[in-house]
Amino acid sequence: MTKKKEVFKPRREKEITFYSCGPTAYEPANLSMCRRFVVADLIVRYLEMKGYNVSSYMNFTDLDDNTIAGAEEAGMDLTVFTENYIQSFLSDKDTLGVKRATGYPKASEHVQDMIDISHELVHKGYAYEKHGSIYFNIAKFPNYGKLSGIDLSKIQLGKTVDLDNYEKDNPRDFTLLKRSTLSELKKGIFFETEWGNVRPSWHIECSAMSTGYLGETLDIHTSSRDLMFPHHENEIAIAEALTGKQLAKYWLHSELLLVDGKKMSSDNNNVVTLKDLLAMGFTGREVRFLLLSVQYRKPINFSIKRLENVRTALRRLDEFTSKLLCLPPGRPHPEVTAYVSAMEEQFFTAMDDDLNVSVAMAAIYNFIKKTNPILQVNHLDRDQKDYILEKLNQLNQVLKIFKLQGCPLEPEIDALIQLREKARVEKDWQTADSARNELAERGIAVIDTANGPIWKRVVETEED
RNA sequence: GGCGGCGUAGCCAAGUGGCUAAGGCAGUGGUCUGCAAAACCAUUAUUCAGCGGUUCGAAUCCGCUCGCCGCCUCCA
Repeated sequence: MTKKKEVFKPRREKEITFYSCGPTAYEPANLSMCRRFVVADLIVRYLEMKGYNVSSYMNFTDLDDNTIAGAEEAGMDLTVFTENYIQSFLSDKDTLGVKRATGYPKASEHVQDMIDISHELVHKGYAYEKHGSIYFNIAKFPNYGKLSGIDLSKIQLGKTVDLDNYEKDNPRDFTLLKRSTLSELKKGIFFETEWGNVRPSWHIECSAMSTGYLGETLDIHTSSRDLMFPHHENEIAIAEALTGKQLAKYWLHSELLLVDGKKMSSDNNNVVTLKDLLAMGFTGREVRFLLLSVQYRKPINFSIKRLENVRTALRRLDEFTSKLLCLPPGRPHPEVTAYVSAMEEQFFTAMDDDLNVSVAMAAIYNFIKKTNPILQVNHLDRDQKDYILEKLNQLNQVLKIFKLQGCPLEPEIDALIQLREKARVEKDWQTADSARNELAERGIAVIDTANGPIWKRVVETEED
């Protein structure tokens, strides 16, 4: 609320309530949306690592203008139409390594709450009915605009809305419940109330679900910057008019994902979805790392070239962990423990400072830079390797980008590697190369090092 | 018009008053190697969009200018 960094203090000792505005179920999640998924995931994972118990919710908006229009166009039943997208959001989250939230409420399942809220607001004088729709009266809520810092007297009215479609008393007011149209009535998209048949509008949905699941005041509310005004202002107005209490202690807004400097959105006709990238051969892990590697309050300019850079960066990390996992242990190194501590300290200091992932990653790269030469001359014993792996695994609980799943060789692959090594010793290059080719066909790259061969999968699988 | 954000190397990106301007990618040179791939090592900004000011000292604070972006109440 202060627009500054603050020291985070939860309301209760170890329990945190966390809410994110989720997507609307009328189109597949584009990368902008994916960034919100990943940022929310990063925050939750980091808080959990810090020992907090996080109740996290992300809503799915499955009842609004877009979903109704989308279902109409597709000639589908609304719930069937939205359920497809909801399932695809969940599968995208899995692909991106996003931990499942405590719950994913759907707007359509909380309409009664929204109607109750509207009742209460009308009763308290914060809202009024006009021609069968219910509007929030902004004049009654003097705190309006605190989050975004807007000055209501100076905004341009009707910039993005055709005000002729509404019968508001004041154009600054916003809609809570909307009178159902004839075609909605025909399809059964309406809810009976004392004001007639209505359906909820966007802003009230988040208020109803966030407070409905997490109580009157939540610790953290996240979403992206472009939703600050009007959506979050309205969400606050509704909730705070209702309860008289602060809706959320901390607001974290992630910046936009851009393409050539422009917001990725259907309006700009530059949408790239996760599935598009998967179809091009990129992995969820690569996309996750791209979305993660910039601090959440900075914009990310997306490009394929950038994804390719991420791929090579990840390859270096993989190379390091493969060596750690696959190479036989050697002599102990006196200082490697200190390197690990330095990495940990820098990592946590950076993450504590508003999730500064760039600096946190630098901690890891610095560690790799120091440890690589040691590994090169086989100067780490078994315990030290296990210790490093254990620490990397800990950091990976937050980042979810390392591959630390051991070096388990399938017997036939192991046999091929052995065969190739034997042939190499005997300088039988033909046999050695054919073994290498065969491994390549199975998606395994062999990397010769001074201490023997290591292997890794070239074609990435989505295992954890 | 109002509010907010951004501009640091070829690209990405930290740093927001004072140690040599982190780190990554790409590049270049070298090491290793049967070949290959990868890896490893070294190296890469007298300068932070421009101009002016404050200061012993500015990428960092202030003012102006330029360029780009987001939001403005039914796109999420």
